[in-house]
Amino acid sequence: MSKGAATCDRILEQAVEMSSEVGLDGVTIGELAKRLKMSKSGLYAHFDSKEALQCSALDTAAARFIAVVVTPMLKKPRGLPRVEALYKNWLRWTTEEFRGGCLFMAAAMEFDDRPGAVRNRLLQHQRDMMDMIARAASIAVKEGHFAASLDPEQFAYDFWGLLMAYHHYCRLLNCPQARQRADHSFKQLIERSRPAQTAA
Amino acid sequence: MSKGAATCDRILEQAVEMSSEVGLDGVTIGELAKRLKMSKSGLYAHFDSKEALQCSALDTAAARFIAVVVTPMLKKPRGLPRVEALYKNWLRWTTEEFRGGCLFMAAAMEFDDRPGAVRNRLLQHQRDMMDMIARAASIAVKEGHFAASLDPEQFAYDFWGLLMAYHHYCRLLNCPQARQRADHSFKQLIERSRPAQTAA
DNA sequence: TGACAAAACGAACGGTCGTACTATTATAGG
DNA sequence: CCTATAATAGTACGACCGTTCGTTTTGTCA
Repeated sequence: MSKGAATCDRILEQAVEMSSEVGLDGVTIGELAKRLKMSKSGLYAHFDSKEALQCSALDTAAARFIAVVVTPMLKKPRGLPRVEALYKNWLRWTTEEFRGGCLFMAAAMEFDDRPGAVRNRLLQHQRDMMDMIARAASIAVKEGHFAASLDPEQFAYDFWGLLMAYHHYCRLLNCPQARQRADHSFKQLIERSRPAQTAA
Repeated sequence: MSKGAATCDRILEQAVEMSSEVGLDGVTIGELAKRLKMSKSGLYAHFDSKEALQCSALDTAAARFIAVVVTPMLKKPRGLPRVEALYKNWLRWTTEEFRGGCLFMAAAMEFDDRPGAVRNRLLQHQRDMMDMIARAASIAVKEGHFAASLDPEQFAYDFWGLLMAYHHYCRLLNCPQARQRADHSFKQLIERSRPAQTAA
């Protein structure tokens, strides 16, 4: 890898970390350069605009998400084990991977009504994530772990709500029971997704 | 009401609206003044600092939340009807009350790791909200609409997750089925909260 | 090693930020 | 109506914003 590309990666890593703390818009070129001990102009030369930097930061975060959450999950047996791995990995991602919490959730709130390249990129990543949850659920259906009547999209909706609530309870409310609340919700979600004969 | 107080209210109304679109930090004194056709300094004179303005904006939003969501709910019969009213009113609040969606959810993500007066104020409002949900659930228990074994705090957790997911599906994903997804989740939540003999 | 390209730098741009003053205008009570 | 006070405007400040440009340093390869 050329030196330029390596530097670019360093910048993006730091940009992602910083975004999780102060939001994608809160990241300023000046502060980013200061943290990386670079000049503003030297840093800026790697990108066409701040918007482009924000988009690249999203991509970098998505790649890390795949490495931390998705890939390990795919190594588990198809069906329920994967769904459970997805849940556990995602919890870790949500609260432990970055100092400032999940970048995607923050960005979703920040850009949900601000049309443009950043929102488009974010939307694509989020759709991918939702699809991934639904796919995992539908595999569990095929494996007979979940009921055939289960709506995988509805499963994804509930799953996502559970994660957002966990983020909220952990990071803003500082609730010590957040984890057990999430576990309880997840267990209930799994329970009611099971085939009738296997339930309880 | 004195003229000054009236102006202050106008400012805060606009600040809340603007916050929902661009976040509490995205609101700048200059832009706010422009929208209100005031001078920056004339506007600023009503507050001690931007931070104070942000806190007041949160209070203004909270007052409106009570007027739009809480008060109408309290007019319903105790128990399940109140919980259902809470749900319906909150859905409206989440997506229709402001152009930019729910200010509290956005602020929660924005300030969850930024200590200070704004975070503290927000935290207080959020705790109030969670308590209010739990209280509604526990009244439903007392009325026999929900099972005695129900944990009202867990109910609040699930309720809140459902709302956040709704916000996400509506505003970022633009999902046409968002409402029916939310309704489905809520129905399931109510179903599993019921006393055993009344279920199904 | 010398030449060329890539990468990082320093300085500067016009603009806007939050905030602090002073000056002006509008409002209200005697 | 006049005056005291409240409300708004004007101006300026230093800091930082994203961005551009020309220069200098660093890296690469014939």
